[in-house]
Amino acid sequence: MSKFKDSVLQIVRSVPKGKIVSYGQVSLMAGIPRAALQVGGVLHIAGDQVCWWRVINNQGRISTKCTEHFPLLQKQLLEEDGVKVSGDLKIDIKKNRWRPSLNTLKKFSLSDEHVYQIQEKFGV
DNA sequence: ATAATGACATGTT
DNA sequence: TAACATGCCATTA
Repeated sequence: MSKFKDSVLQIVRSVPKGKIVSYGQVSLMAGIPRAALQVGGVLHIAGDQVCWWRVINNQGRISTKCTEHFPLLQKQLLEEDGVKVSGDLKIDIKKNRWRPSLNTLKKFSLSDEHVYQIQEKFGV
């Protein structure tokens, strides 16, 4: 288990029901700003250990092509969470994105610089 | 050690 | 809007 993987799992697990995050956001919160692609990889492996469906790409679209966790399933799970998903699998990420509080961020042992970046991009 | 591989992000066309 | 081109980096072969 790499530290990166652990962080990703911890972060995804803390995304509240009804909210979503982008791969890039998780990556930044994990302390490695540009490892969005790897976040997907971790989720692919982790599977049902976490709420993988609460992670989508930064354009509000579903990215998975996996046969185990296919787009339609993700849409269904999101709607169970209370998140609207349009017919063409688009989501209003602006309205639904999880904006972690400063206090929450402290739990992820991030550098001050990263905390600042997160606040800048996804700030409350 | 080196190279290929992505459930991505962002800027240009 | 959509298609392309680059940048990126943990994993795996």
